[in-house]
Amino acid sequence: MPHRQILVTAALPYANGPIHIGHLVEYIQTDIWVRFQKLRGHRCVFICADDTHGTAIMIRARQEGRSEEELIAETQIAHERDFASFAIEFDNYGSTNSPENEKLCGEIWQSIRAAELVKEKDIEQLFDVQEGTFLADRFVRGTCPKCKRPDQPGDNCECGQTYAPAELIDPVSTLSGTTPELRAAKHLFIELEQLHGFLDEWTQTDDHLQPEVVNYLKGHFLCDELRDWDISRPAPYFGFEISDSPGNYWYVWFDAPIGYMASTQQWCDKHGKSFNDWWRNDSTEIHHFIGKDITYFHTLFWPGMLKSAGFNLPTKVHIHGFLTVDAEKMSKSKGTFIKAETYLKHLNPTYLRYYYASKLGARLDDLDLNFEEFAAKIDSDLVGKVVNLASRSAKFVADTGLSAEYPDDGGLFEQGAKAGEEVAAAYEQCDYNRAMRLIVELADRANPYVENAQPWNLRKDPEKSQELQDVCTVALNLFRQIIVYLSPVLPRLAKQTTELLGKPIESWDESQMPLVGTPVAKFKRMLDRVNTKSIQAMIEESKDEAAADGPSVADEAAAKYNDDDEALKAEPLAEQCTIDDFIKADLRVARVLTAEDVPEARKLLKLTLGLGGDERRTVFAGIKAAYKPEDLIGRLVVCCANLAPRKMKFGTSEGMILASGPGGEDVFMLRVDEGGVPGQRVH
RNA sequence: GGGCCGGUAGCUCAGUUGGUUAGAGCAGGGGACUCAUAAUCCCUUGGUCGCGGGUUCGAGUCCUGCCCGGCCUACCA
Repeated sequence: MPHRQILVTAALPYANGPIHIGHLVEYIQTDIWVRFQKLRGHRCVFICADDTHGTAIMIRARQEGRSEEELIAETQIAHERDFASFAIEFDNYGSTNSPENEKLCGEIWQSIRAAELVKEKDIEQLFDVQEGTFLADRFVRGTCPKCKRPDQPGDNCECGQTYAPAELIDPVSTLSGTTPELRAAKHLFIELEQLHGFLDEWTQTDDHLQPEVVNYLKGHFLCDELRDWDISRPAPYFGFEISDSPGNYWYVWFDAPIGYMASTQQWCDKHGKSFNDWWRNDSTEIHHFIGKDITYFHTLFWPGMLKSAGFNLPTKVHIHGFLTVDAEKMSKSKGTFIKAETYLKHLNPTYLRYYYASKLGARLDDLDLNFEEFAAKIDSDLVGKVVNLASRSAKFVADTGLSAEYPDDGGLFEQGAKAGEEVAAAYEQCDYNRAMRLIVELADRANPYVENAQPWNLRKDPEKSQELQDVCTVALNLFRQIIVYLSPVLPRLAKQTTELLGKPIESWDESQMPLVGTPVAKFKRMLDRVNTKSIQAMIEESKDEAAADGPSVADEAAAKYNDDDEALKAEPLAEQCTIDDFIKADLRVARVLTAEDVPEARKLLKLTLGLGGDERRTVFAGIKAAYKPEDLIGRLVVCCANLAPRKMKFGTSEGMILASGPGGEDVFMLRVDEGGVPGQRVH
């Protein structure tokens, strides 16, 4: 097998929040690929870092009254801790806020300047005077210039209109609540269009990208002139100041991918390796793993930057979809927005690694986490089939160890060894679900072998002790072969297997030669079945966490519905009442039996309400302008049934129908949800 | 509205360049075993391959129209 040199990156997590199970799809996917490559004997380095710059970090640090450096240092510790807990093993984990990164940014910047790709333009942007900062779109809200809806986000309105924040009527800064003013500032742009030819070629050839991505780029960007890329932000901005443009900072998306290189640089310095051997070497492969949300930065800008600066271009950008839980977006209120930290309190990380592997393919489809399936897969595949092989045979050979020669197993081990290439190909293509299927098939063949050989009967007969040892030697070797194949996914299980059988699993070739004549340790339980109560507890805890952040969930919803306080102002809240006060009013569900216009009245309709049985009320309701009598007949309403009768000009009214609104045409009667019946009291 | 991907057993999915009677795992049903974490093994029920046309000796597979779902995107390919 030719020896490959492979540099692998996973996207840099933003230092503005904790790692959650959505992030983990990517890091687990990448970690598996890296472990696989290393196991195959390739020289492979796994690089990552925290992405630390930008307005969001600056604002948050300000709100928390501390420095950005303090915030990102704290976040990075948490990130690295979470990754380690899931056995995600980086060769180097850096930070974009590092001297290495600043230096590389400068070098690449100079190359881009030298290639005459940079131009300056004045940009008018809203400026928060109180906070002293320009406002990104998402930090401005105001009235939509088109439909006049108030309190809309800075770039688009729920009416579908898109616009620039400066076009908003009555814009307000979400940072300070003050009205921002329009100010011009110099921005630096990269003229990506100059690289159009190169990008056409690079994106469409050599399998650098998945076919869907190729189509996407062709259809959305490359079919047209490429827009200039605004890569600077005026001060104040948490980032690196542009050396030849004082007062301006590189936009976070300029320095973030360069963070891959900076982190590589750190690794090289630590291990006495040459940076150019990794980033300026045609025989080095560079593989980026990213989510589909950042496709365009990694497939257009980033190759463009690398090309201009004369570095290696990515060999492949592997793009994956998002995580859904029970086919829905992760939701804080439903408890499916699960932080890595929360998961770890309840469930074994091995489960998640296996589950994701069993679901991941080479496409960018979203991956759905279904906890029923999750438990079924772990229990059935891993515990019932794979681990079972060891747990049912190891103790019979704890005293004797494995047989000195590998016995006849009917070709099972050899078959498994041959399947290795197919498994490897699946891993290589990131087709992990196929790899898992192939591996579990091996376990499906191994268990019947044990079944037929009946070691539990053999042990009863002292004369069959050799046969017993042979059977267990086969079972444990088949088990170990499976674990070798699974080891990129389940490193902990591989380690436990090493402890059981003594020989470390450090190479794919371990799957090709059976182990013989070695001691077998006392079997220790390797993996428990999934406790479904723990899943429930985890979801409950995630809900509680979301509730503790309370405002954020409610605020999110409130922002979406954007209800104003006009009605509340028109009728301020009444003074507090007791439950005794409340139950004095007997509110009932009623059916409208008759409804007729009262011609002489300006506002009234005359209704007969049925409370069930013979119980009726005649009610005059001031809803003429809002409802037609014929539309009311038969529908359920809510009325106050014990209101003292009142004589009116046209008869006696024996109750009131409950409705909201200021009156006139704006009257909105209360409706009873499906299932309610006349006569029921409203509590 | 446009683009991309998908629709195969109750669920998750395989089905190679068109080629016998469409497969697997899980779940369901029946039985066996007792070494193993109520694990395992054997047998078994179950499908108009989204729908309609077409090409072909032959279509789950190719072409076409439609329906449904997901993602992306939005008066723009």
